[in-house]
Amino acid sequence: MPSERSNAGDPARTLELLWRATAPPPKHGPAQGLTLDGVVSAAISEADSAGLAAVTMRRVATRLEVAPMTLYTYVPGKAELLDLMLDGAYQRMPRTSTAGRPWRQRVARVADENRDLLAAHPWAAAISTVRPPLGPGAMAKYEHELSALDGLGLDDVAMDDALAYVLAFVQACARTAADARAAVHDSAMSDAQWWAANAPLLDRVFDAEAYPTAARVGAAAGAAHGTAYDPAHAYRFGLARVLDGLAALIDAPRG
Amino acid sequence: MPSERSNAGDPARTLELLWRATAPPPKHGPAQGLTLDGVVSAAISEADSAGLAAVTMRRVATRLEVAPMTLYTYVPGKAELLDLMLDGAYQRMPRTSTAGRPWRQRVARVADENRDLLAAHPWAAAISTVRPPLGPGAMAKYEHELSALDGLGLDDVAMDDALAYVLAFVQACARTAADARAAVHDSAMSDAQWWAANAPLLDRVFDAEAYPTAARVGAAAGAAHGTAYDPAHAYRFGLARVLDGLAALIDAPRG
DNA sequence: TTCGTACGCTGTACAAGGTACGGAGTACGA
DNA sequence: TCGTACTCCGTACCTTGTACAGCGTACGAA
Repeated sequence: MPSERSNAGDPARTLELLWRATAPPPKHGPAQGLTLDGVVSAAISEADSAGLAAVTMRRVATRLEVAPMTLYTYVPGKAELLDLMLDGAYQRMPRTSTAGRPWRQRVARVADENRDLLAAHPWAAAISTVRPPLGPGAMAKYEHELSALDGLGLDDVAMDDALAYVLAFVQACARTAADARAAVHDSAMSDAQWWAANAPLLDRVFDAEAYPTAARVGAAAGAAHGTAYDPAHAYRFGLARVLDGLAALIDAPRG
Repeated sequence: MPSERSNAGDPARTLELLWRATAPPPKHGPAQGLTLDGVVSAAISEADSAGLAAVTMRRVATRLEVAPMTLYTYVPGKAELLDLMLDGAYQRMPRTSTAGRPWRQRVARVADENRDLLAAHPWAAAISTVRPPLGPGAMAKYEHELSALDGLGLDDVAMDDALAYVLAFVQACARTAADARAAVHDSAMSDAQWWAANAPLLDRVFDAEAYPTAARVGAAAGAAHGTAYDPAHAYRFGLARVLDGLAALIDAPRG
């Protein structure tokens, strides 16, 4: 799997689980030793502390002190578990109203809330939501975020487009930040060390005169961030562009 | 691996391979039956036709009609192969100069070139380039794209920021488009079918009155795109916002 | 001509992952 | 006192990257 995807399981079963529309407890057999929420929480804890790649059925089971196959009593498979994790994270997001504030503050607030979510749960950024989990968390989130764009003169389709645009920006930032952290971790090399390992070798093959702009700008950018990728800087720069881009849509005279 | 990453191998060995700064051919033993370029091309073909997940050492080897382990004579490991694939794709991008054109056309051209690259090689969008392949392809690409932002009054650091911003946007679009295609393929369900499978069940649990904006906007957006995710629309909408966002940086009076 | 050596190629093996299958044990209704 | 419907889980299969060791080849030296 190049990228994990939400809603990859059976739609009917997934919706039932998301909304906890579970069948009444069975009449026969021993009582269950765990709960669905317990399983989901364990998976989220595992992902928070060790990353999405660490969310394996075996590791989640170990965390709950049961055998791997036991989890399949609670969840049809890993795909559904991912949906439950994501909707659970959405559900726990704080949602403070910004009614009455200028639109830039409202949209920036939406972006920041999502940045905070993905900072607390970096694994969530790695999950593609082309087919979002249609659970209570996602619904509440969508409603809340749309309300920040309501009443600005955008039609309904443009509201959806604009929100998707903002969220895609934040997710892209979070993914890059997570990738940068993973690169440092996996290679056991900081960005500076990595650059130091490459620079002398690169000098031997790279012709700075053939690529003058690249040499100049690369050096300047490297110096500005201390040869390290700076996620916070990318977010600040990008969010300002995103808001200015939306301004042309929102503040422009229409008619 | 939640996401593949470029430059995950040994920096020195990777640079040697990228720049084809290979040691002279050995004096002893049988001649090699394949070439590095042949291996890289086979891997790219495999990725183009079956996706990044299909690029396994075994499948690439099968395509070349050799045993899996044979590839390790040409490439230290899969991480280095990914770098070679990516730099190879960069190398083959067309680079037409847009000197003299208005800056919006020039930047849009950069975005379109990258969209075309990622349309031809969707797997490239799935590879994180926080630590880019430092090969001839990446260098030529960086020089070319920076030149589109040169002479607009941006300082060097802002040029790098702006380019990264544009490229991140295009990559995010391409990833989402690829994820949407993969969702249709894997689930054997079109977006419309998937929605049809969810709608009746969702009606039973979703309270439209509790989420009025979500219900209204969701319906409008769904109707506008025929309940299908539309990557081309997202790209058009987003690129317009990106350019307007940069305009505030470039066209604004500075002093 | 005959090796020694260095090298290309490959068969086997291991660990980690999701999960199908079927068996052991448990508790309620009849 | 069962039959039945559960929960839980041991085992097993398939796939992946790649370490390791063995086999065969071809050049330089003797």
